[in-house]
Amino acid sequence: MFKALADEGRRRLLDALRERNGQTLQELCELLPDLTRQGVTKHVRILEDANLVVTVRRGRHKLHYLNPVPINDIAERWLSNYERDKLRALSALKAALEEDP
Amino acid sequence: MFKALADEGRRRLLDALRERNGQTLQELCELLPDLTRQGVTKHVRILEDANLVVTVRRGRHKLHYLNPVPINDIAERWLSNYERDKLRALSALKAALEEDP
DNA sequence: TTGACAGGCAACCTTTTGGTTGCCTATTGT
DNA sequence: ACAATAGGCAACCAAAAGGTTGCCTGTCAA
Repeated sequence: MFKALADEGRRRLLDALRERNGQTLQELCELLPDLTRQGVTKHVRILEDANLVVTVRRGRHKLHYLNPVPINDIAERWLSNYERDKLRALSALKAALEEDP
Repeated sequence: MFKALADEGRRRLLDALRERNGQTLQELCELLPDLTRQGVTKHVRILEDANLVVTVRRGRHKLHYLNPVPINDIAERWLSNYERDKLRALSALKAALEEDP
């Protein structure tokens, strides 16, 4: 899941879906103009595998929807741990940097 | 920065530093017993480049400190965007999944 | 009904990543 | 003083990521 987010292009796709949900593959391709359609497909596939986007085939179109659940889980479960210890870590860091060499 | 977080080993290192700040490279090596020292060094290097850990050479030891600032920035600036639109995205997703095929 | 459009699948290539081995430097304890 | 400890640096190698091209299938519209 972090791996899925670790690419600027994929983050762009997510941002676009956040702005307008349910876009087709063609539309997503316009966001990444340097890539071929198949290249975009691969990125989309990674986002699907990470369960960050959910797709629906509607006729000859494939619609892409943002799934906000896992990204929110990460934010709550993982990042909040760091938030919790932020002050302690900061003071230790400060002390180490200021300590007499 | 997401790239730096996109590896289980590196997350383990961060977790360990969150638990006890200021560990040496040797100590970090014990956390990743399958890797050689140089392997661990490379991971540490990536965390340093992402500004997630700060190191101090003290004598012949290299002490590693967690820098909680950037990870917190990410949480606030990036993830909160998704949190903000969570309900809207969820309802669109739900509607798309339930729509008549 | 047939041509154009939206997309899927597989093979292939190149670059990056993740790891190793080998050797070098600096600090410390005895 | 010197051996052991802590770490750095560079070359090298295998595996994975990121792309591409080529071709195939299904759907819609004229």
